[in-house]
This record gives sequence, C-alpha cells and structure tokens, in this order.
Amino acid sequence: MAAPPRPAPSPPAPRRLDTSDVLQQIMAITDQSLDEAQARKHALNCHRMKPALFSVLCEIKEKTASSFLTRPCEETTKQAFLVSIRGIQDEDPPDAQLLRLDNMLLAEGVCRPEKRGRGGAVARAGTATPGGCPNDNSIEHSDYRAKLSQIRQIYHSELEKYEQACREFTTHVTNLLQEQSRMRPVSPKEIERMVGAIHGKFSAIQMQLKQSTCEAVMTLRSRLLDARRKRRNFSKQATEVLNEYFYSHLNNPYPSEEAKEELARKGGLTISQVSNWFGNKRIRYKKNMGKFQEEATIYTGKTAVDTTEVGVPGNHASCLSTPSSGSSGPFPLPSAGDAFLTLRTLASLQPPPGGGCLQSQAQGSWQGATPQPATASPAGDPGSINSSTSN
DNA sequence: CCACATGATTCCTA
DNA sequence: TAGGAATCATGTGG
Repeated sequence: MAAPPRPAPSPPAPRRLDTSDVLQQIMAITDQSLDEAQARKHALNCHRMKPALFSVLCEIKEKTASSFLTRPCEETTKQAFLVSIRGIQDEDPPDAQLLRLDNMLLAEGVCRPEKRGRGGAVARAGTATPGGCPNDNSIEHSDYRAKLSQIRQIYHSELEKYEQACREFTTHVTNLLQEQSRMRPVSPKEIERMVGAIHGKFSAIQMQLKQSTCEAVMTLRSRLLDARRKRRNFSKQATEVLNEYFYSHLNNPYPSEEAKEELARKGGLTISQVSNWFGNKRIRYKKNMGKFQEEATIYTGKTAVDTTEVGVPGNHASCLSTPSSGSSGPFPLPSAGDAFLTLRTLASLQPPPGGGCLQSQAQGSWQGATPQPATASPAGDPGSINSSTSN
C-alpha cells in the first residue's frame, strides 16, 4: 500500500493557513490513521478559520445538494450503508400491502398483545361453514388458540427486537451525523432523511415479519380450521331438493346459475355447496350408476308426481329433450337394463314428441361433450325448479 | 372400530 | 372459469 503524498507533515495546527490549505488538510484526513485523523480533526476544529470555512461549505452544500464532501475513514462502512439505503427510501411508502397485513393480523388477533385472539379468527371460523350448520368448535379451537398464542408471542418478541434495533441504530447514526456536523455541513434535514431511510429499511424487515406471521396463521387455520374438518351432512330437505333436480334433469344435470341460486335458497345452502354437490353427484353417479338406480326411481317418480301435482308437467321435462341439449352428450346410462329403467322413469316426464330424442341422447354420455352450459338448457332451469318443487 | 357415505378441496383440462 | 377426477377428512351406521 503506497501511502499517498501527504501535504503538510509538520505541526498539527499551523499558525497561518489560507482556506485552500485547510481544505487540503480536511481531504487528507481520509488517508491518515485514526489517531492522526482525530488529532488533525481536533486541530482543525480549533482553527480560527474554521467557522468561516464551515459556513461557506454549508452554503455550497445547500446550493449543490451534493453528497458528502469528506468521509472520515472510520465511518466509511456505515456511510456506505447509509448511502446504500438512501436510494431505497424513495421507494413507495408504506403501501396497501402493509395495511392489508396489519388488518389481517388484527383480524386474527395477532396484533393485540395477549388478549385471547377471539374476535376475528374464531368468529370467522364459525361462519366458515356456510351451509347453515353452526358448529360447536370448542375443542379444536382451543388448540388453534393455543398455537395462535404462540405465534403471537413470537411475533411480538421479534417485533420488539426489530424496534429496539431500529431505535439503537437510529440513535447511533444520529450521533454520528451530529459529530460529523462539526466537520462537514450536515443539515437537520439530512439527518431527518437518514432517520427516515433507516426507518424505511426496518419497516421493510418488519413487513417481512408480518408477512411470515400471516403465512403461519393461514397455515394454522387451514390445518385446524379447515372447512373439511367442519363438514356436516346436508339437511334432509337440502338433499331432497338437490336430488329432485338432479334426477329430473338426469340427461343434463348442469343447473344454471339461477337454478343453483334457487336450489341453494331452497336447501339453505350456498351456491358453491350446490356446485360441489352436483360435481360430486355427477361423478359418483357416473362411476356407479347401478347403485343410484333406486334413488333415481324414487326421485324421478317423486318429481313426476310433484310436477303433475303442480300442474306444469312440460316445464322442466321439456328441458330434458330440447334440441339444444341434444347437441351435447346426455348422461350415460349404466347398462341396457339400467338404461331402460332410467329411461322409463325419465320417459314419464317427457312430452310425447321428445321421446325418441331422449332415447338417442340417453345413450350418449356427458363425457366427451363439452359440459352443457346452463344457458343451453332452454327450458329455463330456474323456472323448472320453481314449478317442479312447490316447497 | 371399520367400512362406507358424503361434503370440500385441489389439480387439471377445455 | 366451470366441470371432471382424484383425494382428503369427517359423519354415520352396523
């Protein structure tokens, strides 16, 4: 390491120096050892020209808004850090994401220090089964609360650590800058900006903490409060309503949105429960049609009776055999015998002209054809529900 | 306790 | 995005 030429080897505080000499010495401090630099700094501080020079520097700094003029060697690293975060502070301020995280942590009861995180989590878990079956959720929820409490503790202790570190670092940097301000122009604004940058940096870290806490809570929720664990069988009435629709639309068991709404309303279910039910029903019926024959007979017979009672026989029945539904594959039938059985029960719902049409459809399959869009069922499914079930 | 039924979820496809 | 298929997890009856 070749030492750069040093300007004035002699006394630390020369008696007569013009401003350029003083400046030169300030710049030379960077190349000196710590002790030397300290001694020289002290000498310069005591120099009679210093106040004047300092005010000139301040003025220049104000005008140019430039970066640091000097960089005492012992602070190089920290200043590098400060410079590096200087760019970061201009990023978008505490944004919506932080707000969302805060809201979620609040809702989950994590934000409140140790106040039994009931409110959000548990209350929401209670409504997590929209099927109208209120659950008693005491046992697993106590487990959930215990784990949530652990998460909360970790969260708060980490948060406290970060906050303390942030405070300490801020104080440290502020002190440094204040000390530096004796040597170079450091405006309060600059200090403020630095502090802001530090806070920005630490709040980014805090955001990560919040994010991982949120993730932990979500995982916990999905594990302990998963809706599947809350499963309740549907009420008999709901099952009947669904089955009636299913078997009376056996060649096209794809209820439209309106039909789903109606079914949901009648069965006290949600739309997604209705969709799930039909999804499950279709696949299970298709897999094992023989098993469902009895059920099919019951419901198709029943709906046939219902419709005649209501007196609108052609309404939903017509949708079974409409040309457009014939354009896609109808429901598959298990075997010739089963097919006949189903057809016979279905046929009781068919208006005479569509009979042949139905037969040809019924020998096809839902599969292979694109799922019948609900709108393609021109009989007006919603109407068919309304007319076919009177309750 | 076990087997089966059933509601919900996930992944994939058209 | 809806639906199919596989799967999970709970409910239920013997």
